[in-house]
Amino acid sequence: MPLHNREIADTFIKLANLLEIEGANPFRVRAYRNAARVISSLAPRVSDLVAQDKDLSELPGIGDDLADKIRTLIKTGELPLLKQVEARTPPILHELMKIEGLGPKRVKILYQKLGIRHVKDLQTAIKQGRLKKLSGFGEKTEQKILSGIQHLNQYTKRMKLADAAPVVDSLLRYMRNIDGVEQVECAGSYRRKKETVGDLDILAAAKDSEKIINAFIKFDEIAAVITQGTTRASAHLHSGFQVDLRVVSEKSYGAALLYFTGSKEHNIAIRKIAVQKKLKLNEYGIYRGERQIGGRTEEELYKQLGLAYIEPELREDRGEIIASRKHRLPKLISLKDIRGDLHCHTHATDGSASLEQMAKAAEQLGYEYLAITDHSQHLTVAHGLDKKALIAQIKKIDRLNAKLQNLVVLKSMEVDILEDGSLDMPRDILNELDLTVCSIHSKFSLPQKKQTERILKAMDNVCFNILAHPTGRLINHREPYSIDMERILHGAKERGCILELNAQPDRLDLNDIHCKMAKDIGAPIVISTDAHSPSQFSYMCYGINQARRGWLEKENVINTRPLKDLKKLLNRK
DNA sequence: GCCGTTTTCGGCCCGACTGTTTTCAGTCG
Repeated sequence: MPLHNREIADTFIKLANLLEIEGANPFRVRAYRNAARVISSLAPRVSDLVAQDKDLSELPGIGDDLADKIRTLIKTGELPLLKQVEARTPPILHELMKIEGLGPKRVKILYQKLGIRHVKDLQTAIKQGRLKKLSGFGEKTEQKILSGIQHLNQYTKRMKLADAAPVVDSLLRYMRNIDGVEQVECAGSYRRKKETVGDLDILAAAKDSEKIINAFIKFDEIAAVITQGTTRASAHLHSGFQVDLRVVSEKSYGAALLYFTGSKEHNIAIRKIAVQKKLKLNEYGIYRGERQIGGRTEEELYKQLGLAYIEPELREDRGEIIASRKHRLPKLISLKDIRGDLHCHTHATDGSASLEQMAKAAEQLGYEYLAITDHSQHLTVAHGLDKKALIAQIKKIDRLNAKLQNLVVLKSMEVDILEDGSLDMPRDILNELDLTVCSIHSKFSLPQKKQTERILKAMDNVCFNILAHPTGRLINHREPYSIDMERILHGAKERGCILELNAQPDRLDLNDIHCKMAKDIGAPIVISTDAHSPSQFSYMCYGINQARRGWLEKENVINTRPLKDLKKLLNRK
């Protein structure tokens, strides 16, 4: 079984943690962390690159040494250096570093002085009062570690973006009502519209920062205040989120917004540019010597660095800085570009509303077209339609279309792709449809080659138009099934098939990296909500977020086209 | 360990908060 990029990255993170505990050169430690980040956000699998004999040292942050280590790890499943380190330092210690308040230095002291290896040892030591006897450890530190242990699982999981949205809304409403707040917004991965967010970074501009901090900690959603200073504070909310608030003056607001929006990698990269230009960039502004030459807005900061403005969704250090310098940034798609939805369900299968209700809701959104895509018979849990039921629905749609003024309802179906790659509905009836949306709902654990070929064979059927939720993953719930995405994308392009970006907040499938890959290969995308009720049409914005993170422009997405053009794209015969 | 429009050696982003200190180390983002 070839190693996943995630597993390679985890190995390097573990190595970095253990080396840090041993007190290794911090820049060497950073190099391993960087490598882990590069590998985990890489679209192709590193094991495939190795199999193809590609030069890994061309990857940013990977030199000859790391390239060699990666090859060894993939070929043997082991890393000799990690083995050596583990012989000196118990590997379990790297688990202790996950506790809030514990870093490499303290973990090392706990291990050397008290022999602590596990969370349990730590709890016992605290109970016996052995911890606060150590030099450098006191009452407060002990309490912080105890609460860190309690929160170990509670606050470590990243939350879905859609779950954060209402929390952020109420937080921002509260902040805007505080007297003296001039500007406020949520920065961090929330502003970058990442599919999941860790904590919420709130940034405010005000003259008297302390007054704002004091008002903030009275917010009634706050469960516990973690830290409180004169310009920043952080707290746990009852909803499970951690909030970090930072208050700056207006002349620093843009610089602080840039800094707190991140990503960390993007920040490091642009600060390097500042250094090259003999400037200093921090969260207060950009400086030539002692003199501040910008910082009020993000736009002026990018300009000072010789860069075009970079949208938050692109700030991941995945090529946006070079594109910005060359004025080749994409003109990202936006919600208003969307003309229709090509995936939704009615109560004929597992939806909760009628055909008419769904059509009416789509019409109210100003859509030109809506495809009704109820499930096929193989998906019995959703009461999939058989041939007879589909014919009845087709007739019903014809009657409805005769009455509709501004919307065209397209006849379609979400057809199961069976294990052998055939479609769960005979050709003669599929020919009656305007389009088909095809998807996998069974046999998730086939080996990668088989799963890939299953999909490619299904695409050989000229009735196949759209591959829905291409990897089947459910965020925080189910891993994607194993497919060769590059092969699928090339296969789709060659055959005139389209890949869906499913906008359900727990799917967002394709992910951002795959969207960019599709764009680079030239495979078309459709953004669909898979709505099971009229209100779920509003999920389109989450699909748009993901598309923007994947560098997609209006031209890359087929449901930005007028119906006439769309129909041409859907006709493979 | 990586990297180069000053450099193949000598740098590597930068600052706030906390606790336990007598001036700063550790942690975090």
